[in-house]
Amino acid sequence: MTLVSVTMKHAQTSRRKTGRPLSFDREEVLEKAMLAFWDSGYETTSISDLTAAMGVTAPSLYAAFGNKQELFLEAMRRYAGDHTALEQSMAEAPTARDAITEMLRGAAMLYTGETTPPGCLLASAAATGSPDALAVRDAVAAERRSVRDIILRRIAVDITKGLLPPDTQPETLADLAIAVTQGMSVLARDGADRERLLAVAEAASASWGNL
Amino acid sequence: MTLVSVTMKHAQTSRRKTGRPLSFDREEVLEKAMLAFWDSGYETTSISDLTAAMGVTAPSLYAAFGNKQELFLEAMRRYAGDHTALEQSMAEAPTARDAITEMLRGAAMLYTGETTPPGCLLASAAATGSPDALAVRDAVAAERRSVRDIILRRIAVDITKGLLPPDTQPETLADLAIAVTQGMSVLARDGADRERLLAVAEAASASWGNL
DNA sequence: TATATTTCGTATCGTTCACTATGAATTATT
DNA sequence: AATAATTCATAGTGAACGATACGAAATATA
Repeated sequence: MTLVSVTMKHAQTSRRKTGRPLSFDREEVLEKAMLAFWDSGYETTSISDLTAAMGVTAPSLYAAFGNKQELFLEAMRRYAGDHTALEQSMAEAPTARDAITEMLRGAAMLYTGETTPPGCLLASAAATGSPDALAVRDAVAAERRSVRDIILRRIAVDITKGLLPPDTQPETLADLAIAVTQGMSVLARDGADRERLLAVAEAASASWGNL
Repeated sequence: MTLVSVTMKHAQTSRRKTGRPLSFDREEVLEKAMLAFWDSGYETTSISDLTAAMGVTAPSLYAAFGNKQELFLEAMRRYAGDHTALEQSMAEAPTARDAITEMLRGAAMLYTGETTPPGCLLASAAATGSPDALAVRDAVAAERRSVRDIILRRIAVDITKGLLPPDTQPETLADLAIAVTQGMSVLARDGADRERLLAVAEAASASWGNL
């Protein structure tokens, strides 16, 4: 736990609210909602499914998170986490290729976790859907695009450094990296184990040799 | 009664049925259902959406296709087509690498068609869902696995021919090919145009150089 | 203790879901 | 023309959907 979060927690507990206290840990039930969406998707996970998974009644869910869409967006942000962390780890890698290889390995691990659903929430939860859920799909797409932009910038750094040939197409390589990660999610959903996904990550990384 | 009509009746191949004739072309409305599922997914496309897209009332839909699941499965089979066609075109390619490159190019074209929804039906329509739709997800997964098996066998051919090194991992390369195609579907959904997807296809193919 | 405030569980709300009962309409056969 | 067979459009079915109204319960403050 970071220093900031500790400070925040103390500040929160010191300023007590009047009225009946919450009977559940908000972060805890949000985590369970995230897992439910991760497993079953946005539109295809009902409020009934969510209340069952979270151990919270519907009125409590709405009081704490607003509505289904806001709950999903918050769960997605929790899943995607802080992108500065990804950006920093990629910046620390010696080369863009190493950075992307490491990202692919991380995806292989994440998509085959023993305590989490298979695949990637960003790939699975809102691949398609009704017009009503367009805003959610756009938000998920924006999250993917954000990751792509980080990859893009990291590749650009290596080009300016001369570590990659000047005719390198950073957009195409970033697209390919995103495609491989999202495709690995499909493989995980189809039952591919960690070993298979890691092998795919290595194979995709090997491709960079002649680019 | 002529001899011909008697023969046809007994052979169950009579062209004219008794009773009121169908007011729609079955293949035509199936195509429209396929496009609806392609665009909006299996569970997230309602019967009401389907009847509107197909121009057919609900009772007609059920009379012609059974139920929603059977309609989807038939639409998916229409989408995926006959796999012997894919197998043959891959067999005719000079190398497995050429075959897969051509498959990736074909996917790039298919996922960015001007008269069809973006992306791949197999990737988008049932990425996740409720327990009720498990059978549909399994069917879609089986379709993907079928394509993977075709790639797998094509690679194996080149290994036995000596066109690929004997330590080549056909499973990993097949997984990677599937991952790239399914990932390209996500890119298409996010707005990537044909040029970008074709560039990804070429970049993924280039990877084979050092494997 | 009395009051204000907030969350609790119960019991719904109106709408949409996948699906169908019913009888009129349309055809081939007799 | 009469009959049998099939599809048509209308109008629903019960169940599940996302979301809430409401009063009891639990806390802080006066």
